[in-house]
Amino acid sequence: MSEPDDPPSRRARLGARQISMEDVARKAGVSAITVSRALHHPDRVSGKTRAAIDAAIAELGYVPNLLAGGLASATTRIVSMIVPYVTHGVFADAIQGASDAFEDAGFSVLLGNSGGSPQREETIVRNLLGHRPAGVLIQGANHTETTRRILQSAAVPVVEMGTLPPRPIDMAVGYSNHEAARTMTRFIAGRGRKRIGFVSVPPAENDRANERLRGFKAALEDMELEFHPELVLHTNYGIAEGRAALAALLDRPEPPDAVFCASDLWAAGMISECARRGIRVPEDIAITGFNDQEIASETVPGITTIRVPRYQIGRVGGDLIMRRLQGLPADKIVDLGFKLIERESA
Amino acid sequence: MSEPDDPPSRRARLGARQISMEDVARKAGVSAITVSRALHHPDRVSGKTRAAIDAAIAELGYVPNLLAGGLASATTRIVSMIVPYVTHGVFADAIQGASDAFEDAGFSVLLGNSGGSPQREETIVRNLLGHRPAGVLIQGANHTETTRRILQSAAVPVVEMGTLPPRPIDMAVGYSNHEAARTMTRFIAGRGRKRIGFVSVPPAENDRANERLRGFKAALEDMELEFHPELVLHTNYGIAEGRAALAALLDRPEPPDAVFCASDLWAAGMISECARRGIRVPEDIAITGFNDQEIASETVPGITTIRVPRYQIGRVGGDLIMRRLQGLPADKIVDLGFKLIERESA
DNA sequence: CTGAAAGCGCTAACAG
DNA sequence: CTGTTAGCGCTTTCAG
Repeated sequence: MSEPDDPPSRRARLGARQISMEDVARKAGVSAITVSRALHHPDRVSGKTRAAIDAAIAELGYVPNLLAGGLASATTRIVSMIVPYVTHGVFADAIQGASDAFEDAGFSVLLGNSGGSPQREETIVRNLLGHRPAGVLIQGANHTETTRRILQSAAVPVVEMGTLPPRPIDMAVGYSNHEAARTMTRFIAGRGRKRIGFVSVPPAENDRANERLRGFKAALEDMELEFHPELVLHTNYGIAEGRAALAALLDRPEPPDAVFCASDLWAAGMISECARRGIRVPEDIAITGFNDQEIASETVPGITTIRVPRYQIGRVGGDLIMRRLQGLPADKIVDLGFKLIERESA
Repeated sequence: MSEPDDPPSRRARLGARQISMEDVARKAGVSAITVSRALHHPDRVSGKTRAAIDAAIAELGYVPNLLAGGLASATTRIVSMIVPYVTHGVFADAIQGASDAFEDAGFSVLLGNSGGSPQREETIVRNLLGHRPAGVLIQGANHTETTRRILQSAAVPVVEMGTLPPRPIDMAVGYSNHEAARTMTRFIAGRGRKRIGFVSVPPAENDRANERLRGFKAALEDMELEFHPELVLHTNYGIAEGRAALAALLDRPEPPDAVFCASDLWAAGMISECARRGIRVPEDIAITGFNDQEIASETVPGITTIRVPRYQIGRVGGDLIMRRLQGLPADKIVDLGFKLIERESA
């Protein structure tokens, strides 16, 4: 039993020191370890002491210090999740999915925003790993070599989301962007279109965009159509950007008769721009999207697009991590597939 | 210097024990505390030792254990953020804003999803506080008394977002939902509409929805219009739900000549349903939204709505916390305002 | 500019 | 079912 007046050094700094397990133990008339057990293995403690401990906890307003617990046990209930942007519907859904997967087990999501840059991603991964997460969920497979290395040596389950990498760091859940783009492009070509444009983000920074572009090209080859580099456009996400992209494509000496947008937002902007210009969709120009976001069914005409399992990617990713933490078998790669949704725009 | 063969107890469990500051120190030929200083106050260490330490860190792939650091220093670089749903554009923007505010300081967001339930929120807050965040961002002001109490006794900066509570836990950033709804309703009434409907989520669980309903009623009084309880509808978020809500309102013995939707999503669904039924907007019925989400400018007609500072709420909220942590003065309540955006739907 | 000692709050490993 | 002892990896305090 420590004297009430032992070295005042530290406690002074925080004013009143935080309420500790020790305080609860004292009040309940037991030792600290019994409190710990009551919290984690209630069945290994007698009903009477458990009641006393619960009362003491409530009375003192005790909140367990998870930093101390994590340090002592070398495990936390934190999972780090790294996405390019929170504001893209696609990633928000995945976050929600992961969040739901962790809910019952009381795990929390520690969020990181890479802004789409592998370099920033590396910094973020390093920082987040410092919190010793029990697992890592990370968007895409386009990482620096260093990121791969530190993720591997972290020795925790890692899930790459939204893609099916040939060489996953650990596990992966997603769909084939290559095949999805290929499927869509073949669909467009099947409608008799010859000059197909393509709009996406700069592929250098985004493996999924890259895959889609490759799938697009593969389909052109399949269908014996020519690839026109001048009909490929890279821009930022957004409806307004879609409008501008369409304007730019129409300014080409030979404009396209179809445009494959690697995101519904651009397609929506293009449809709106066509309405403004009196261009008929799909008669004059076919326009397709990607992701099947809510807006895709709301434009007139509705957007023909690829539906991807946005929520499920996070949900299954989270489940994979939980399974591994429980020592259950977990697939290395889960292909959740995609689906072409035919509406009126193509 | 500890012997290489001291008690194998613990280290065995993790196979190879994680790389510690001690390891770095040994390799660099200094003591652990010097490594700590090199990391946090590089200028208090000679250039030569700093270089040696940096080299050792790189070579070993050392990742500081933030749990240990946090425990020892009683401070972390974590801020907890609790929102109802990640997938609502409004909250996703706020998360992005907060994330951006913390970026330079290297703080991370620890996310919590309340699903809109104050009870779940309490559980989540308790759990997140266990990680000893340096601050807390929480959506709304509709908390249980226990939530308020534990948040207060946590003795960290707390920001309630999206509303201007009369009795904030600590700080708040947002706008007046009451005034925003009142403004919109007066605008509608000013267009000569008499029977105005109102669509929102169940107000019991959502203080902001409650405020909007009160503002709606206040405006009706201002304009000497009657309040028709049968024209008030509560439903879930979503475009499809908006369609259904319109259908329900049109089935009333005396249908409304205008509907104020407390979210753009419903308004979009209603506009789409009107198009389907051949009802003219705004001639036959006026429809207004709330939030000014991207979709509001894309429907035909465009949605007259209230623009709220979604991103800024998170950004300013984050800034408030950072200021407090740096001992700088920070406002208790920041009113970011709102703006009526007039488009064609009313 | 550098170091030694002590301790943050908790849990693993033995006891009993 | 409960307790004792030791230590997780780091930072604070106090010394030099």
